[in-house]
Amino acid sequence: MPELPEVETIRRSLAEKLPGYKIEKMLVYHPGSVLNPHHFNVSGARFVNFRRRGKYLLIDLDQAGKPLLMVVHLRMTGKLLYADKEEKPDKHTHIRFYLTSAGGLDKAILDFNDVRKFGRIEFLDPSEESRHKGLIKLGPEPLGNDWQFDDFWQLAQRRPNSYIKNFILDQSVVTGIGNIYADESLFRAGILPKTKLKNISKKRLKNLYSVIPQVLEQAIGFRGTSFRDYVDSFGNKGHFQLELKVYHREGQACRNCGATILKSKLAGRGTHYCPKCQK
DNA sequence: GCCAGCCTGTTG
DNA sequence: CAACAGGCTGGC
Repeated sequence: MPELPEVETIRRSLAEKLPGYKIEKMLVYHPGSVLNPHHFNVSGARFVNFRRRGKYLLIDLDQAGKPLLMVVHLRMTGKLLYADKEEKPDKHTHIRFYLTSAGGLDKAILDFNDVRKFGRIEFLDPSEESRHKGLIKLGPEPLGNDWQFDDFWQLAQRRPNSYIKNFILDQSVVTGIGNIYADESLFRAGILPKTKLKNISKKRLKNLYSVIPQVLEQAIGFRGTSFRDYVDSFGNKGHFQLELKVYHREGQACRNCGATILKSKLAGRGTHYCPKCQK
């Protein structure tokens, strides 16, 4: 479900509310959602800091002076939902954290909810962050200083036969892009998703390089894209679906040229494009 | 590269 | 009923 803009919006919504809150207990309804349930007892851990790396949420905890790291990946339909009073968990609530505020006066709930059960939460010793199997593979943050055209260009030179869409979906090339923002970035760069890298000039790739952070920033401004499941931790939907140029618009008129938006399949993913604006 | 698999729900 | 859905992995 969530790509970089959605995960970032969730991160901000958590960071707004939860620093200082303490986990009183964690209830696990679906053990498969926790990678290492028995390694850590998280009771007494306080939320300190909410970070994001690609589509991962990294939550720094402090347990009586000892740091602990919570790593969350929401995959397709995962959600983290805050509530200030307890409701009965529904059938898709897999983990529930019982929280108390810094002064101990306010109680709150944080639920991990996931219809498809692909999402995962795990706990790490912070020293393991740099060796984490998923995190270690991640390439540059497109909104960070390590997003450099020379690196992007060099990687592209090594994979001349890759399709450009698959290339930007590869989290080791650039982290945080998923199916929506891949299609949207390629539209804005005027490149057909099925173009091979060897057929893209340096100038056009440079254009794509600069368009990617623009699209992501804009989507964060709209608090993400909500089609079916996505909401932030307060249950608020995003609005970037109203701004999409190609994704989920097959059969509709291109907002730029009026041509009919087409949909095909690339690496098993629905792929949307304008046959006139993209070459 | 592609494709199945991991799951459940929704849509055609 | 089959196909598809915002992700990622592992096996050809």
